[in-house]
Amino acid sequence: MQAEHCLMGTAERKAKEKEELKELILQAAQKLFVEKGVEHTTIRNIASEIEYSVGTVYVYYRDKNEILHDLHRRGFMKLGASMAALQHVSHPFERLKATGRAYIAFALDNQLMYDLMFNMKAPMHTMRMNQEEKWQEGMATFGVLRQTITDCMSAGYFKGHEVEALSFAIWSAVHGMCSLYIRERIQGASAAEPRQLLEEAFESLIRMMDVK
Amino acid sequence: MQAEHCLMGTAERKAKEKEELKELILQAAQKLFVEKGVEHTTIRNIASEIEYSVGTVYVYYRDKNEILHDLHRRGFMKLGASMAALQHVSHPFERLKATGRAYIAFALDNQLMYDLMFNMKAPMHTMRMNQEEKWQEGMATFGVLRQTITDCMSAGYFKGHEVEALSFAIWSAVHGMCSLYIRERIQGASAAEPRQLLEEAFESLIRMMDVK
DNA sequence: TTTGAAAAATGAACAATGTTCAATTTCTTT
DNA sequence: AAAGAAATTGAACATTGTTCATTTTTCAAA
Repeated sequence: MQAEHCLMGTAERKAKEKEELKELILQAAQKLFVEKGVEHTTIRNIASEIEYSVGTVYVYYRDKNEILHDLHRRGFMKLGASMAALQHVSHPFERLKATGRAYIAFALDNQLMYDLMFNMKAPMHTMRMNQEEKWQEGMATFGVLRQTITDCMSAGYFKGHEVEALSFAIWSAVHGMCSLYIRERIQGASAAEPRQLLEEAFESLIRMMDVK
Repeated sequence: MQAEHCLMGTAERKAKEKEELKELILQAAQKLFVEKGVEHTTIRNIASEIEYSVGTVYVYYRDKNEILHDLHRRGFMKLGASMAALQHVSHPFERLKATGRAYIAFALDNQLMYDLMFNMKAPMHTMRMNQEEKWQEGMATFGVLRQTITDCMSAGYFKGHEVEALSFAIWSAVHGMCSLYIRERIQGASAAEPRQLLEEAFESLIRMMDVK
């Protein structure tokens, strides 16, 4: 069916080109999502941004949700990398604090991405289609936090707590701050600037946790 | 210009009928939003649910966002009432715990409403149009929490904390749990059932706070 | 170099949606 | 009963996500 010589070479190149175009679509989508929001970005926008036709986008992504899902996946890789970089901090409680700060920094520097990862329903729904287990991309990140907290408990912190529940509680607290900030639910809650209130709230959280 | 006798009577009736129809639209919208989600509910759906035409809906609500905004407002009234009912609990820390449980109960019993109140961008945007101050509907609720926490501090709790930041931190923690639960970000995080993990996390939070 | 089939790209066409508004119906007052 | 006001209608428009028959491009084989 297929000739032998130099075929594999072109096939590879083709595959790489396909990947590059897919990447191009993703970059354009992310840019437009940030600029005008997910809802107000049309497939036609994305297509004309990369100077291809509408149909081409549908060749590489089944629908708009699949683009969201791909961005979602990348978000978790980025957050995961950012947290993995802190594993060298040996004192567990210091590592916990650093992890929290890194998490907040990620959320605030990539607000739309964070929104996509934790506040949007769409990506979770498209994942059902694939596998029950696919969300574990995100849960690996939770595993890192749980390990750090386990280490803290070994060092005498969090006496009387249960790891699983405590980890979720702490994750919730930090996520809650970021989420309320990003979704603009802090305006008017205090005289302070939203950003500063967030920082101070994180300090408060640390103070609550820091009892041996 | 207007006759005097029995005119006010009909005018009042007319006004009441208008209110009733507006109420009808809102009820239908809420029902359909819960059944099929906000995105997948069309104005035509709402119209045919109440057996009126599309145009009529637009007479009472400028656009879909205004319907969302109205539900948003009602949500805060309901949550506010639920929290106000606990002001009789005299011991401040007990009141704080009860407030948290009431908050969680509200979020889980009215998941779509909660979503609307804290996770959706749309209602916040339409509010900008009206007044800078309108979001205070929601902030009154925060005020109740802050007062309870102030009382806790007077009773010796939360030593060394700053009220504003601490209140926001605690709100964040509880909101985070509810938000992650509703947005289905707990699946697979633990062997436990999501609902049970949420309860246990709340217990963990209380344990962290309960140091005099 | 030519060729022809496979791969990629196209964009017109479709269905569904939010929204508008001139026309119609219903109600109220005189 | 009739005129005027208010409420209701639903056809029509613009925009969207999505599909698919058609066209263009690519490239191994002759």
